[in-house]
Amino acid sequence: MERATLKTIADHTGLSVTTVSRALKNGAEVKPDTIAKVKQAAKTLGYRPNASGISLKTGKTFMLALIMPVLKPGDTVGDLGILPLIEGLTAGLNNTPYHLAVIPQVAGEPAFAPVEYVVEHGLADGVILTSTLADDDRVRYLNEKRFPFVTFGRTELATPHPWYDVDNADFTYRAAKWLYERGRRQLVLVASDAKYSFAWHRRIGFNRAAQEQGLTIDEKLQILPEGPAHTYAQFVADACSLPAPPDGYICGTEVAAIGVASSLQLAGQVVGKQVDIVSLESTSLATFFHVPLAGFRQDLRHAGAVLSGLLLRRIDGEDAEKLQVLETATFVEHNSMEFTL
Amino acid sequence: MERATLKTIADHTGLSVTTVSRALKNGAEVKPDTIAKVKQAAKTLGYRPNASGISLKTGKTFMLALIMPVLKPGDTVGDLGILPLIEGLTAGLNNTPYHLAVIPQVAGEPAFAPVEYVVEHGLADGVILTSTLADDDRVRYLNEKRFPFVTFGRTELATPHPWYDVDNADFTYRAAKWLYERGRRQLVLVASDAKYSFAWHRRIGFNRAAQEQGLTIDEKLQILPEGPAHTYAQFVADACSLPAPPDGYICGTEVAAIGVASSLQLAGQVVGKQVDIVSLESTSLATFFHVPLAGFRQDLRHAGAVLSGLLLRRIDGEDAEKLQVLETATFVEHNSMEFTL
DNA sequence: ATATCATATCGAAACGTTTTCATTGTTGTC
DNA sequence: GACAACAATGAAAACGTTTCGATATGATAT
Repeated sequence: MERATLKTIADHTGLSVTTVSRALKNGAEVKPDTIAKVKQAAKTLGYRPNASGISLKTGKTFMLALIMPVLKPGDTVGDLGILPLIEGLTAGLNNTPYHLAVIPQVAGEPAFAPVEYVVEHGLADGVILTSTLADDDRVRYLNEKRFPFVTFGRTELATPHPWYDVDNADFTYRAAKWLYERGRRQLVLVASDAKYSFAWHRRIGFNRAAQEQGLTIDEKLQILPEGPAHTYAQFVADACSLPAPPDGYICGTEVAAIGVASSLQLAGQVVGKQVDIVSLESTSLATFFHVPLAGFRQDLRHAGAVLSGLLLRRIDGEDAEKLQVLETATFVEHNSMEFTL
Repeated sequence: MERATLKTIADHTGLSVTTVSRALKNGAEVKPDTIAKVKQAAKTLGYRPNASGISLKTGKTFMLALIMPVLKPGDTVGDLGILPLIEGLTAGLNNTPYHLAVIPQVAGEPAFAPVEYVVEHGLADGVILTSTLADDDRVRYLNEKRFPFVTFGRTELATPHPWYDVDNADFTYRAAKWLYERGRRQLVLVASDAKYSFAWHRRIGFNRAAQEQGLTIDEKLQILPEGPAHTYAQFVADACSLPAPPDGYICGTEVAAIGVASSLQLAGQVVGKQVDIVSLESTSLATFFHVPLAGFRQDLRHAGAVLSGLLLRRIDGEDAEKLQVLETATFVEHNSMEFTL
């Protein structure tokens, strides 16, 4: 038995293909009776619309493309957050005709290439970008081409575009404040490259909190670049011999937090005693490492769902200005010790 | 300027659409001269084949669908391996016309549903399955429908199908042997549900190694189910009061390894001294936790690339029997301490 | 000279939709 | 009883591609 098409239904009901097509989308011009009849026939025949047919006629692909930053082969652990993000993105597409395609953005090669590829090949109806820069090539390009997209993270470009962002300045500000209130003075921010807008915002919040204390940040001693495990051990070891060793760490990821916490342990420092750690977490990974961390929770599954929702609305023609969502991370002083014993 | 089509090129060169179509795929029936001419024209006009058009005519979608197991919302940390797997899958599609779509398989709902969805809607030309069972519904179904697919992990079904697998029995066997050779006697295997074929294989290797030592495994005391962080802490705490407490752990993931190692630390045991841990790792996460682990490295990026390669060959009609790859994990006694200080 | 054949090209149909523009009946109005 | 207005349906073209079955040309064999 061949796959049922509109024609099959038309033959089966004695109607024309036109009417069947209209009936299936509840066309106002077709009699309720016939709509029912057609839908019934479609059901019994097991009709499934042919995506290519629709696509050819309408130009829609019903695909969204996630541009996914990828590690160099053999590199260290990837971004833990991407997985829940993907889950959220697909969850947001549930009960829609849309699907998610994943386009890798290979580190080292221009970030621009995969985006251009999607647009040029008409691979998708919309694009999701992460790791946005303040001045982002890709955003510029997509705006120019009037191609629907949404970014995870803001930019500083004049032309408005849809975005979802977690208030990273707020996170580091509150994290730092929390540490200052506990009497910590020499804070360290574990941070990514400042070219990324989220990393930049984190610095801003970090600096602002320091300023309120009448302190100034020493870039060299108080900003620790995210990196492989040994860089944390190295930093902590070096820091111990300083006149004023760090007594508070703010980590952007749970991996960094574990790296720092473990390094401190090695150096004989007790987290929660001589030193505190606050981390932005997007998984429960840190609970596997039984050390008292204060955490800000970033729900990337939720973020993904919001992102795909925004993109769909953008594809539907909604104004970019109305498609901008800023949320704050929730503070969760989850003391992992509570589970033990 | 509209998008160039075959017709555009035909008009531009004075040839017919037919010839242009054939020329672009180096049809034997068309004169080398004209091929060159057509390709030149295609280039200057910026021609990109229209996927929907091809799709409609040929039935091919040039999409592969990864069925991705997804956590319940708010659940713990996901499978760290999926990210490198996705990277590998896309890497394997480089320089092919194929792309990767991600279809979520929601925990709790029948594993079957998303697979059926892909087949019924003709969403992709092939499917990639993970978390295979010995007797797997999905595999049965796809075989029946003669729909191309490949599994990460073997099944025990009679009809052959393409698969890639890491020899999990070999991993646990070698891990256990290594521990026995270091004088450990009371081993614990941290394991997933035995319904998954990889988990089943791990038990087999674990048991075989014990048998060779003239030992038998006590399921209750020596198999620890993978779970949230506190289950490890609980197990270790309980185990301490046993007459013969465990002195060796075999973990299937780095997350479990960290959970166990951290719990042991809490209980006052020193990893590498009273107790050893061997883990199968697919990321470098464990290096962030400075404890001497012995590791088996599972390269999921590589696995992904192999999987998509196999699937493409399957789609091309190759025999299933020829598309089965078994690899062994490589042992890496990476003593994370080496990085510190 | 005609028949045969290979080579290079083309016309047209087909894939499954959507959509514009008719073509039917059916009602309502004067 | 004529005519407009409306409701319901249909025919056909179009989207971009592939492919079957011509057709035209020239070379070769009879």
